[in-house]
Amino acid sequence: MSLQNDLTQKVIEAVKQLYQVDLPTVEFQPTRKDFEGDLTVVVFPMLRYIKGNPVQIGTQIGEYLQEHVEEVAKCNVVQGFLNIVIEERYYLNFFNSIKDEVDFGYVKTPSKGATMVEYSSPNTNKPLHLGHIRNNLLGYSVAEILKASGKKVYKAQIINDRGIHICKSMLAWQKFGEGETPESSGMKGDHLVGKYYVAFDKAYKEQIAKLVEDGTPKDKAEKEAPILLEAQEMLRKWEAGDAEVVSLWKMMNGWVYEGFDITYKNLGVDFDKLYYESDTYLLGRDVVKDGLERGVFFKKEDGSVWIDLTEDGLDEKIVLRSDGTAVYMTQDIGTAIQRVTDFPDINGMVYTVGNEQDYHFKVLFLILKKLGYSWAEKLYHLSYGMVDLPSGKMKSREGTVVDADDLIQNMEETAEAISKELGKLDGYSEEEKQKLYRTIGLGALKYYILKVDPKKRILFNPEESVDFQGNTGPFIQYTYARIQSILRKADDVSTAIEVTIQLHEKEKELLKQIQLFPETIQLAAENYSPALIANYTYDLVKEFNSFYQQVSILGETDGQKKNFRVQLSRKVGEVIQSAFRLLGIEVPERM
RNA sequence: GGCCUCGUAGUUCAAUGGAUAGAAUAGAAGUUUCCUAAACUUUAGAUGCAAGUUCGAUUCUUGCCGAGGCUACCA
Repeated sequence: MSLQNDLTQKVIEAVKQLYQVDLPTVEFQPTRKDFEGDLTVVVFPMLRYIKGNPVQIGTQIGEYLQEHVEEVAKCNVVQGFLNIVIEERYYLNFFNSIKDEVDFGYVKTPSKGATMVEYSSPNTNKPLHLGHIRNNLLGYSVAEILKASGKKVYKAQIINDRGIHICKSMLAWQKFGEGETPESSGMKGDHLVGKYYVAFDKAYKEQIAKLVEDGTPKDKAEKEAPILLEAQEMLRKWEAGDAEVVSLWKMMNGWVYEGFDITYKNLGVDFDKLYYESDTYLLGRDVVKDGLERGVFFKKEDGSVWIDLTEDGLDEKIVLRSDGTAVYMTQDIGTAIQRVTDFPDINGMVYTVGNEQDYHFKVLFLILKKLGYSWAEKLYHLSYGMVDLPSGKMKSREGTVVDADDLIQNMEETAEAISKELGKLDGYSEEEKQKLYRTIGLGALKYYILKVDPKKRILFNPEESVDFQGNTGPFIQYTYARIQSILRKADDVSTAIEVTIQLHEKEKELLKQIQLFPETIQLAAENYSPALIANYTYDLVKEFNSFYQQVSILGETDGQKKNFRVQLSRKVGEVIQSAFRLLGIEVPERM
């Protein structure tokens, strides 16, 4: 269907005719800008099948293509590269076929089965920070990309709402809080709870210091500090269902959820399904027992249950403690199975979790495979690098974190300052302006994070603000706003474009770039990589700005050409919007 | 120690084994009586080191150097 597929067939045909050889594949790449041509066939790989001079072979294939393929205008050969010039008519026909398509590039008929994308997965003892922002943006964006590539997607979040960490906040609040609430303090709920998490740590450290001073060894002091023992006691009470502890737990978690909701709303992310660890932490034990009977696991003398993964190059891994209680792995096994029970059409899952857990997920996926679940083949750990500060790792307990809410607000303020300086917003109401600052500020932040390959770690320097110029979100948003400005002034009539008009070099480049959008979405989906979408959009926009600078759109006197340029601009705008939607970034009408 | 990631211009990022390694930013120099100058144009600057495989290596293999992570009957 696509030209490239068509040409592949023709090249194979040509080689068969010319050399009586069957070629398995043909390698194409876009022609480099320094050479004449649109598509390039790499001749070198063919030398394995055809003996001879690459230049000569390329020339002969080129001649064959010119004769037998309508769209091929001419060819030239440089070294082992056969550059093909495509007829302009082809590009204009292509444009006519897609120019009025809504959501061009998205696959609209979902394939069978669904993918669950898990992301965010916060602990409920502290507010979200920059690391969570990366997680949220990646997870949300990958979910949107998968949808656009034709998959049904469930977005899920597992909330780590139980455990020693939340007991620490609860205990500190009980001891030092004096009944403080989000209402009484005016603090966002998650920040308030986080404050007591820090307070716990402070008290804990003081107690350790005191114990050490009195002659207790440090490691012993760390285990025996009274406040830690109290927190552990509180966890035991929680597990036993102690009414008082449970109601405190509910109240404080409630505060945190209210806070999270605001942050999620500001970030523009959402979920189809929430899982709470307090509901799922007991899952998995039955599966382990069953697996034990089937010989997938084995029992050690002390009664603990393990799996031997040494044949797969990994270690032995515990899946059930000697007292029969679950470990993290047990829970994750159970939760995975629970999800498929909840959504039977799931045939794949994506876990958005930092790369520090690479090993854990490798083991988890392997165990699920060994247990024989068909969907275990299609599990993917969307592993991303940490966000580090110049001073090192962020640590909530020590307060060296870039808080998510602060950062978002900061970005908005920067956007506001720049906008005011440029002063282009006459006629906008204060409300419209505020909305715009948010769009731009978040656009800068989201693009900054998503354009980077997920697996690389990001070094974030809070001293140097995120850029608003160059390869940035606002740069792309600006281009979109400019296009909208043109469209407001033009009478865009969506008539068919004459395929005989002469294309400007920049127009042809733009058409080529637009044509790449559908395959870019597929590629991004296959690689779980929003960065590919970001880079694609940047290339498109850069090309458009160059076009905008060199070619007059509204000033064009030839009506046919003007009509084409207006419609081309509109389409570029639509692709920008579609691409940015996949990144969770909004586009403004003006800026 | 073992295992896993990552090392590309001063800085932040690109490059299905392909042509002269692309951008942005910071630096230098230009473009506004004309559709939004958050733009455009020009300029200088980089593959950690050493072997190997290949017609061809930033990409694959091995070793070394450097950064980070995992290696809990914690989650």
